[in-house]
Amino acid sequence: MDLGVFKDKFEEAYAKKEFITFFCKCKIVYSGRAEAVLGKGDRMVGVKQDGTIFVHQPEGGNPINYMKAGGSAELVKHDYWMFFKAYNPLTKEYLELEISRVYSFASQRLEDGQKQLLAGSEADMSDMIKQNPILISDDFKPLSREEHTKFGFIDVFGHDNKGTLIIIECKRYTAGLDAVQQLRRYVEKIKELRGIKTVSGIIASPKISPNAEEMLKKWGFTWKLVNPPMRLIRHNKSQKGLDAFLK
Amino acid sequence: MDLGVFKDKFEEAYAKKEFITFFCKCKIVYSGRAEAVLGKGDRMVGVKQDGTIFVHQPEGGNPINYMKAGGSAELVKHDYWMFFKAYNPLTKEYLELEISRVYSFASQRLEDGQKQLLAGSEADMSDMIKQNPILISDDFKPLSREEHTKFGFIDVFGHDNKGTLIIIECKRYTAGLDAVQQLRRYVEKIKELRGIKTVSGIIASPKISPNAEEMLKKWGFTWKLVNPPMRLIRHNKSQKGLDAFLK
DNA sequence: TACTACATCTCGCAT
DNA sequence: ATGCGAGGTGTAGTA
Repeated sequence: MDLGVFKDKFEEAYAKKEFITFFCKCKIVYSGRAEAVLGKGDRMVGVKQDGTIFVHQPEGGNPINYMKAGGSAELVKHDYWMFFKAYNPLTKEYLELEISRVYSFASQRLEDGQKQLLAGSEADMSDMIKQNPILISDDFKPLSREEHTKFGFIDVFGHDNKGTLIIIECKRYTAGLDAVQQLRRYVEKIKELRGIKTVSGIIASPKISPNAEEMLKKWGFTWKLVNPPMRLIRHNKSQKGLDAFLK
Repeated sequence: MDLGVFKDKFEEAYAKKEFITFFCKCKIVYSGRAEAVLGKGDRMVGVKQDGTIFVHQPEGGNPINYMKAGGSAELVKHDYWMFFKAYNPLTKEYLELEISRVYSFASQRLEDGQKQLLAGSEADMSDMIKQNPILISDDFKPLSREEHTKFGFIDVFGHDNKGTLIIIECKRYTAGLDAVQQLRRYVEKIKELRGIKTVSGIIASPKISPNAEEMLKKWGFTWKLVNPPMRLIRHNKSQKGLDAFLK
């Protein structure tokens, strides 16, 4: 595509705040939280309606370059190439594409007021445990969940029938060393603040790494196998198409 | 765009392993590590040459849905709408778009053998400290960096002129509680393994949060202000255009 | 493959 | 604004 034509199309779409995508050959320079350069190659560029920018290489999951909303972008044409320059004054980040070819351009104004509904998060997990304390033990009595306290964010908090306080840290996946240390921090802090000596710490997760389990035992904590709940779809009979696919 | 035409274009491009992008109106269902639904709205869909899929809403930094490479995608046409179905057998994830309109379609075979060169990572920071130990103190003698040992991954390891071992944990941004606990873990482990009582722990970062600093002092560690190095561009005189922009 | 820690992480929430 | 923790985190490096 002729670079002049591309420039006109881009500027019109950008002014109308359309979602812009194009394929091009370019070199890239980024400067901001880090600094990066990428040699000449083919990429797909997206400029969203809020100014978000992302650049994808032909393979790989994540964009190789990106910028958050809040900046501005412009094209500067030279004889046989063109610069795409973006600057975000909030984050003080700069992104520059030296474009030598444009293969195609598309833009569209998108309307979307929807938000994603999600099941299976750690919050759902702590909710499930509070609703079904038997998942932890016969005598676990939950008191609160998802509690933001000054000593930290505790997933589930409760006690057993002897009155011993129990702190539960949930992980959707394998619990690692970081999870054990997080739990340790909460337990130590609550002991300190309440002036008590025995507080139980429990990790609830589908898995725990060997090193994490070793550290857990060393600190007198315990692990309980709990899987995150994913009821949104499988328990919704109207989604039979999906169930069939997953069968 | 007519859905039949879209289907033909998509299938041809998909067979040729081109990078595909299109704008459409759709509902979305995801099932895999979690489960999610998203009501009808306009989105931009990308299918990369390795099978990576991403779906963007008109605003926001991250794709609202995505799938890693390794799966397959197909279109199933009905009378007035169409399903885009993707399944990844490796991750057992399923993504389904119920498409009611397609606004535009583009595809392109992209060639790109480049890899990004990046400066300013934590690895660069530990490297800088090893090269310039004065950044930590007058008598710091680095022995190794980025070392994977059985007691953990230690950013910089060394000793002072009295022979006291020093462990340095680098953070390229504000050090938080997690960083202090990470350091604490390494220090405790090395004390235990070597049977020594005094090991110094240092956090090197541009900033430290108040709580983290409090915990740091409590454990007898120290903080040293160090900024991550970003020499790739600023120290490269040939990039004067960028320097001018950033001035 | 599993485990560990980094990331231009991003994002939301609470202070 | 900053701190803190979750994320469908992803990704790289190592054992």
